[in-house]
Amino acid sequence: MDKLNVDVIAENLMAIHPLLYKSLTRPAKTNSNITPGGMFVLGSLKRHQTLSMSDIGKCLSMPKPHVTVIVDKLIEEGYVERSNDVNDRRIINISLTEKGATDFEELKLAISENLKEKLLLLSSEEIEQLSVASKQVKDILISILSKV
Amino acid sequence: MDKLNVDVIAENLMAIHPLLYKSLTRPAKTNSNITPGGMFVLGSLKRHQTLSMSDIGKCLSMPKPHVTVIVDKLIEEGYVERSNDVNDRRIINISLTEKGATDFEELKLAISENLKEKLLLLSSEEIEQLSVASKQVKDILISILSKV
DNA sequence: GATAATAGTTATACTTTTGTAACCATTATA
DNA sequence: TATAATGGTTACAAAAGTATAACTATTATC
Repeated sequence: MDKLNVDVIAENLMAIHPLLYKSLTRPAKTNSNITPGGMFVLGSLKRHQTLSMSDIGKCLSMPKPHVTVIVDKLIEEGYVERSNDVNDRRIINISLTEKGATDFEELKLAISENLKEKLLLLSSEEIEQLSVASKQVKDILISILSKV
Repeated sequence: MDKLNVDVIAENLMAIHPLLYKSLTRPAKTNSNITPGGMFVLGSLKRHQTLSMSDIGKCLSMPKPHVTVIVDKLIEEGYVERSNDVNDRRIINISLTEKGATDFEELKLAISENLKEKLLLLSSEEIEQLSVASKQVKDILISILSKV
């Protein structure tokens, strides 16, 4: 192999990125009103159940003030809720509400539907392959890039 | 398998997306001044050599006015250049300049360096696996999501 | 107990992205 | 040739993301 694997990986990820960017941030309209940043936060909460404001920021490499803005909006919409930490009263923990979980699931479904149209162009072997490969990429990237 | 493959894929991609978003759009500082949108455009041009304004828009699901804004800035920085189409005088073709190609390569290298730090945590088997899997994901997604 | 560090918010300014409508030039269609 | 369609720009407005500084409250450290 000419190039180092790492460079190949970087190149592949940089090609994947814009494709996901458009396909996943502006999906089919649902009745939910979730911004890309909001989606990221909800996704993190989905995986971790509860996160402090700081943890969300670390998780998504977001400055804390931005986290505040996004969470404020998510609270306004009823998707997440604040609760004070028992041990450290500085900390505010954020968790999904039932509505948040439901609407996020609905959004994922809408995205999935959106994708499904495109995936129909593939053979079932390719779909299987994409299913496996995307899981591998996901797991490895989470292990090294997810900061929480 | 409980869930349909397509839903699994959607879930995986939605987990991959925010990780890439932060790792790839705000990489190590280089002396280039390239916005995320600009990176997308340069990446498209890298793969296709030359694209019309409309094609760029289709490629990236961007409204045409936004393409104009981004390309204007890229021209200002000397990264791309306009040329009139020979057959259809409405069409303006955009292509990378030498500087654009160089600086984009440099940017990719910076991102690659950035990633390399994290990838050091992985075994060589995992790196190999990520290399293969990311290529599979890339190729399949390009085949169904890339509109040009 | 004084001081430093941490968690979170508020305020502010700026850049980027998104969306739409109106417009001109060119090409295709009837 | 009149009309419609296409490619691109201009102008405008609004939403979202980015970045930093200043501030309060709480906890940790000395």
